[in-house]
Amino acid sequence: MRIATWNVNSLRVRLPHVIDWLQENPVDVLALQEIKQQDPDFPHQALQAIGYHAVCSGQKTYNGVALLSRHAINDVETGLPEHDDPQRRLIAATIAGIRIVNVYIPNGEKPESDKFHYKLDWLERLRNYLQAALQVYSRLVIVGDFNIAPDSRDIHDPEAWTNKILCTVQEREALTAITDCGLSDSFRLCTQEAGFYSWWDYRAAAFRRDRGLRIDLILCSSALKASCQSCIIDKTPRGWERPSDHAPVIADFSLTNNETPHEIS
DNA sequence: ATGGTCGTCTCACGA
Repeated sequence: MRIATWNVNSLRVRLPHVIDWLQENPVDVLALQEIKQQDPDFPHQALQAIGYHAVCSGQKTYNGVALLSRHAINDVETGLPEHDDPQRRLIAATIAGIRIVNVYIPNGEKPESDKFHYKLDWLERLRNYLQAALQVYSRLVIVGDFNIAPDSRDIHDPEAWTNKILCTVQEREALTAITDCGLSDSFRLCTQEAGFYSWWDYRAAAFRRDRGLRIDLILCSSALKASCQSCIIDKTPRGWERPSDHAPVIADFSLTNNETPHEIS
């Protein structure tokens, strides 16, 4: 069971990249963030043509999330509970017996801003939501653009980024509060090496100079920890023409034969 | 120190 996440920064612009990438990497599930389009415009037909069902929670111009799957998608949920928020940042569903939560966590702009408080509030609500969800679903994965670099190994220049947005103590504490619910960073289950990034700023030739951050994560519940076979970042599409500023991240969870789902026809 | 580049109902803002 391969589960991937990719902030595409406009699905309208990036649909050809998504299709090309899925044909090279036919993952079971692909979670998208920043699709930046309304639900009636979602390209269901083009994705169905390459074997993917989809559910989405979109809006015009900003945010927007979707789940693409080769298997049936059940019990879809959008948004955080008791949070009256027009920003479309969460979609969850059960696929092949795994609860998959796809999030586009707020960026936060800078630590002094109102957006930073919104981010921390959102993270606190997310922690409460996950705590409850883990009581219901022992096999749970939360994926997406977390807009937080977990530690200095995930930053090209940790000194320069000290206390900068995506790297503040408050954001990391909020992420730790989430992982303390019993969720493990799949990437760190597989390697302790520094210098792997999933996002590079469009400016200042950051990708060419590999000046990036690892902010796109796949966290898995303790019931799935032992089955995590690999977690890799595919930098390939970041080098394509007119790319997203993020690269896809893929985690592979081995399932026993009787748990392996059938592909849709 | 600033800005650099993308995407968006585009000359402003969010990332």
